[in-house]
Amino acid sequence: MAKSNEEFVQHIASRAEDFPQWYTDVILKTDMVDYSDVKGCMVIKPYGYGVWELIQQQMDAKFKATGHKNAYFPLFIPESLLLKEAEHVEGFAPEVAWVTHGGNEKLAERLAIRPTSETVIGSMYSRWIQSYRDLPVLMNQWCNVVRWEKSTRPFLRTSEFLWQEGHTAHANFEEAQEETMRMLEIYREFAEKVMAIPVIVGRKSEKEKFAGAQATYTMEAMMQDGKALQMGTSHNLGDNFARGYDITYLSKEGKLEYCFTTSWGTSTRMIGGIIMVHGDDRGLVFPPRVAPIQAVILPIAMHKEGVLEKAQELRVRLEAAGVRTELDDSDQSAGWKFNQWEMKGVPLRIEVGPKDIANNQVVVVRRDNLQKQFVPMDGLEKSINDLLDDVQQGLFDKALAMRESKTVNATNFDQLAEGVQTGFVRAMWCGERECEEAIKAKTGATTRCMPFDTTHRDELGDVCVHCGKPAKHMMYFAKAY
RNA sequence: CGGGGUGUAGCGCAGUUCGGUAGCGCACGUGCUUUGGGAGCAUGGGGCCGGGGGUUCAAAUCCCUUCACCCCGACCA
Repeated sequence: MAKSNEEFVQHIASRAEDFPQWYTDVILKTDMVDYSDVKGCMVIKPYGYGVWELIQQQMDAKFKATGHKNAYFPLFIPESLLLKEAEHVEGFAPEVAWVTHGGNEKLAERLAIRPTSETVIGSMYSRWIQSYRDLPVLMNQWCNVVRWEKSTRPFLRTSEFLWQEGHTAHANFEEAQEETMRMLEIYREFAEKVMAIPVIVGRKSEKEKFAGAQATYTMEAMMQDGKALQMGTSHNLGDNFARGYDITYLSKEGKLEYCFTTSWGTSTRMIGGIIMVHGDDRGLVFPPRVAPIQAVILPIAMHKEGVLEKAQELRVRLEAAGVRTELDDSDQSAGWKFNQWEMKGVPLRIEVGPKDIANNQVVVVRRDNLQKQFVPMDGLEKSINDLLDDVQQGLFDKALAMRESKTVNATNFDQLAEGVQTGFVRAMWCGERECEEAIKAKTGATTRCMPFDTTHRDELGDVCVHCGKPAKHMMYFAKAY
């Protein structure tokens, strides 16, 4: 029955040869997503949605712990409402989808389908906030938004996507700034601890910042093909939206003041990041904390007496110990199952066969390094949980090493141009938009962020990597998704 | 929106040059043997050949037209 590995059908493209093709193959063949009949919209299948649910649960707990409450605001935004913040409208206008008819009747005023909700929420905050006693207002909503994109790719850029958007209102700029940073830090911790993705946090350039924001902060991750992915943003909106939507309060001194607002968001794009950072040529690799299935039990020689029963017993034990466990008792060959579950990225595979039962042990294989080990059935719960923690940490370390190997310093333009072909480039920058645009035109790379962590600053000199004028900022450059 | 490509079974494709019974692989159903790295044999089901119009005795195939999707660019979480 056993064929050599060479004869096995190649199910997925190699990452090294064609990363985009590998990405598409993997997500389609592992029941993550499907293409829908509407261009640019994806269908998230249960396995893919399971990842999103785990993200939601864990992130939402962080929001609650910092005093935020969930709410829901309308999908439709009247055009007049959208128009109140000039910069914002200008930024989003090219990608807004409009509703022009209700039934057979043309609407007197067309309705935008929210590309983001600052406007609707701002108009409500305007009604709700009267006094300094009402502040701060800390809300979040989990919802879908629509941006009419010209080119799309599942998870990374879809016309409709799921996200969370936090919106807060504060009495002054400083409090808004604190909130902006607090949420960015929650995102950073989430990325690194839960998704096992190391990120660079910092501030966006004026060109790249959110339309209507005073300052945009971001976390940027490096993918295996050398392109950067923005995984989350946090904006200090200053009093821009408060002025546009008339969000005011009476201060303790009885003066009418504008609020200062923030917004912050992360989306299903993060799932694309998880796939592109951790995946390998065998398929997906999920960090345990976002793995819909953390351990799969494969009964070997199922027809033999006691095997299936033992497998079922182990599943009950592991589930009771909080491990998301699947028992694959399907009528497939063992080899097929091995490959299938590896492709789906399940962190641990547990094999139970007659030999194991005789020895009171199981065979456990880690997805991250494919190491095989015998584990006693006694105390299996703890062993598995410990192994899951190991895999979680191992994946982070591996991803960090990958990113570091793709990050270089540049003190002149040639080094920058070369470095951005394969990853991040740290360099000094004058802060001028013309320079930023010229670099993009010449290299295809954009400014990703001005990092808070200025390690390596001393190695970068003091002049702009492009124009040679005195530098103002340390900047990460990269090609981006 | 520019440039390139593809539409034939659930999926991947051949057939189109030169019109003549709708094919292959995988998947799926059934039976038996298998099960520690993608099983074997037997047997079976499944098609408005993207849509519309033409030419012809006859169209997956030729002509006209339309629609959809994919890839590469420009724009974007």
